[in-house]
Amino acid sequence: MAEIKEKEPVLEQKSQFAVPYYAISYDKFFQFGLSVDCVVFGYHEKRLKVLLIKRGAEPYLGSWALPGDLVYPNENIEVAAKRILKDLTGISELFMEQTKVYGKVDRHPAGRVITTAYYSLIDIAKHDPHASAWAEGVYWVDLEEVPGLAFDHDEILEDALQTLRQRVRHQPVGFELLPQKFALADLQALYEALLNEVYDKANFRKRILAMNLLINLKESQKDVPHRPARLYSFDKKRYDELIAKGFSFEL
Amino acid sequence: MAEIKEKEPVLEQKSQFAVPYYAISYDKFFQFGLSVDCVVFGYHEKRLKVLLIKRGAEPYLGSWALPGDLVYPNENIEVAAKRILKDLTGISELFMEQTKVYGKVDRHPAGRVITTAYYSLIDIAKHDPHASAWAEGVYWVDLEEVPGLAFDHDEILEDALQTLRQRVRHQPVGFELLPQKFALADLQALYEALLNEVYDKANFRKRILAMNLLINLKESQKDVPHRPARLYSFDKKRYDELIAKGFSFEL
DNA sequence: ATGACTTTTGGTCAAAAAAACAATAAGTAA
DNA sequence: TTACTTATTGTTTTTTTGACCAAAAGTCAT
Repeated sequence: MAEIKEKEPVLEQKSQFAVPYYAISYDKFFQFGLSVDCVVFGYHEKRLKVLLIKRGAEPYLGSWALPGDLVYPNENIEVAAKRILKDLTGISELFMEQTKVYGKVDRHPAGRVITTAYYSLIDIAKHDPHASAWAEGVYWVDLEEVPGLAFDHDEILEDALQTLRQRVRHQPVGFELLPQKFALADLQALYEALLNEVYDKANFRKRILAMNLLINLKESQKDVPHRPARLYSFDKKRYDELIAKGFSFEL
Repeated sequence: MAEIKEKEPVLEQKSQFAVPYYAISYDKFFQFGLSVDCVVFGYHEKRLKVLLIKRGAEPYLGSWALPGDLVYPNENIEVAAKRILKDLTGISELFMEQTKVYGKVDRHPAGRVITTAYYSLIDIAKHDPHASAWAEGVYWVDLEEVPGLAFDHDEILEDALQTLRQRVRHQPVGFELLPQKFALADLQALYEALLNEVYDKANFRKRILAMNLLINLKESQKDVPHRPARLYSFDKKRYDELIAKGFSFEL
């Protein structure tokens, strides 16, 4: 390794970490609040939605906002994120991923609160959110119809959406979002909703099948007013493989 | 927008945000410390390095670590990040991007300190880091030779590297990292170092030139013991365009 | 000055992937 | 039986990629 500078004596203007840590001035530096805000995306009937609350308390009483809460001083952040999501949707087993931290000095009227954003993606039909501690009501709002949000939540949502799309392009998604048996058109509708694009049906089919990810169930749709589509299910093994290795989906 | 549940009365177990904010118990929740850790990548002579310090104070005295510092309660996080970087390298005008937050309860012996990681990328030749407040010494360490680091800095570095590579694949990089005039081979060496891959020379050339990003300077290298290469410079206008729109670089 | 050597540069070519689109199949509904 | 709708398969064309060749333009040693 190349040393660029000779070692120099430590300068007089020390940081708080340059003094013995037991001497740190707690009052001065340890006065941040930490919160988590959850961006829960939900998929339902070919549409992408996001879970919002109507705030039942100050500040921003009555405003729309992302569900969030303060983290306890002895609680890990991911734990807090899962706690909040669970309180809200009753479920815990699903992926939650951090996007960014938001820490503007004046972002919260109650003091210096920095917040960590997490996002996840669930099948709306399978979960039943309920108003709780935080909110008067919890609502699934179509992405196209999101109103202005409290705090800096507009920005948080925007960033989370971008991260979600980024992720969806490189990791398969679906197990939790589609029924056990589904048609290729369902999968296509899912991707079209997530990425907000439109694909050619025939080519989409070829691409997906080439991934070797689906099991042909030799079974067809019922009760559709047209030619019924063949049903498929995910090949769990191959699916996990792709999640680990990643893939590219730039149709 | 679809309402999933009727509004319910707010439950008895309220979160701290569900009460008037002036009633928040400050002692209980507002006791986090916030720090920033900087992952400064540097490019020099076809190698990618990272700026590390040798800690001059407890905890982890004598260990290698990423440069970082506490954020002031009235200071924005990005401002803190730039302050730290500036103290360390003397420069301020360059991109710094957040990667993640790290907030494990026990990650810091001095208390509950959560840290935000930022990364950036500079030309080593153009900057001269110096030991300062935080450290006995500051060193450029080749990525292949990074020792074990203090705190959770190994993880932070790993994540930052991944994010850097992700970004480099989708946004052009170069202005700050190459001299005004450079040969295509220089640009190729840069990408090979950043992404740790090897490309075919002829095809690399075609790809890059097709982007319409370079200006042919009608001027050649001097003093090389072989056929001198044509020199190019970036087309500033086109460069900014690509930074805004993004591009794909999956050679 | 000549040939050896090195890297640049321009080009070809085949293989692979993507995109566009045409034709047929399998149902329902009237 | 025909009209209608979506599914499915297949073909064709175009674009992109990857591998590789050979000439070009210098330096260097002899």
